[in-house]
Amino acid sequence: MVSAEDTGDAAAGETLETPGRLERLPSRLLAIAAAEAERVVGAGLAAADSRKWHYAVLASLGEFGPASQAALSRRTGIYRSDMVGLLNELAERGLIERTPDPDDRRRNVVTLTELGRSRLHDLDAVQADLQDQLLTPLSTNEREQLVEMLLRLREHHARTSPDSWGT
Amino acid sequence: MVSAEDTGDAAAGETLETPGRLERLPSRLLAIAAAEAERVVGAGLAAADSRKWHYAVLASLGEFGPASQAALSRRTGIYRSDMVGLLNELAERGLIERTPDPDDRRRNVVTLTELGRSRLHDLDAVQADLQDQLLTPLSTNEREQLVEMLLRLREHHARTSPDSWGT
DNA sequence: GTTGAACGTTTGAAGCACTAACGTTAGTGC
DNA sequence: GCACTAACGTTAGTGCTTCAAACGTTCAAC
Repeated sequence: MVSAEDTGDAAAGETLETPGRLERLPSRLLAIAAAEAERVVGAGLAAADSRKWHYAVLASLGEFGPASQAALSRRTGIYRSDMVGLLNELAERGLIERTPDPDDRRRNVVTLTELGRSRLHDLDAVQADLQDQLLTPLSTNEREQLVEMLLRLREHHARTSPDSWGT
Repeated sequence: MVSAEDTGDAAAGETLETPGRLERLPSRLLAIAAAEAERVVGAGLAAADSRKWHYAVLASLGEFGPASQAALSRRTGIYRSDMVGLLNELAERGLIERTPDPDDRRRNVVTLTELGRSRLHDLDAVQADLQDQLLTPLSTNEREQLVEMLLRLREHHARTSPDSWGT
């Protein structure tokens, strides 16, 4: 992630313009916007000793209650292989607890601790701030339009194929 | 990239809903949309034996004429380390030519071949089709609005910080 | 002329999505 | 009851992409 100005060593004296074909290419703009979002949100959450996946898991637990790791995987879109390490991080911070499920000994029941719940609350505020920061140049109306359109894209492509995620 | 349905082994019988907090989170929706775009465009270009960076470089050459590798880097946002391999791929396919610059022996002048030019033309059609495919659920008007908003986001964040790219 | 910077290139680190396989445990059909 | 299939958590590892560091070479400025 580097500005167009310093991808090479430094600009000599050229125009430095991006080709017209790329300038307004939706897929490219989406990639750029997503990268910006990643940067803004990633940095903001890191400053709060958190990551987007932390928020996703905490939110899932906060809204649906205790769940198995596999259920968390499905709801958040995080691979169950990666969920292991993620939950370790959250457990280290005392935000969740893993206990074996007595009803199904294959499973762990993941529970939000009190600290985790208050942390989620804090992160809600952080997130709101970051999203606001990200969308600064858009009016309230436009933000809604944007979200609406993106939801429609998501829904459309969900039929024909898979997705990845990102907070 | 996997649908929510099969992130784990398979869904048991749970609700499978994503938390409300994540559902409409702009940064998340952008990441999802960008991933979809990547998938659609990536697959489409791959079917045409191409990649998004190929298109970016060819477009840059087509619009601004022959250029050094560094200039291409700056214009496309591709790191000059990665440009080397990229240009190798394009040269293998006979789409570009690298010749030492007589005026500056540090540089290579990268030129579009005739084949490259016609290939660019073909890819224009492919891209148009892919973008259309990507934005299917949006009206013409909405597509313009979306692009406009994304451009504004790009412009805004370009001031405060860097970017990555993507076709 | 010496110094600083841009050039193309190689190498490799870091993070990410993703796959494969494992031992364990549960449900399902028979 | 018992085989069979499948989900569970976990470990290990692959492949891709972005990005950083360093190299010898060539140029420009002073």
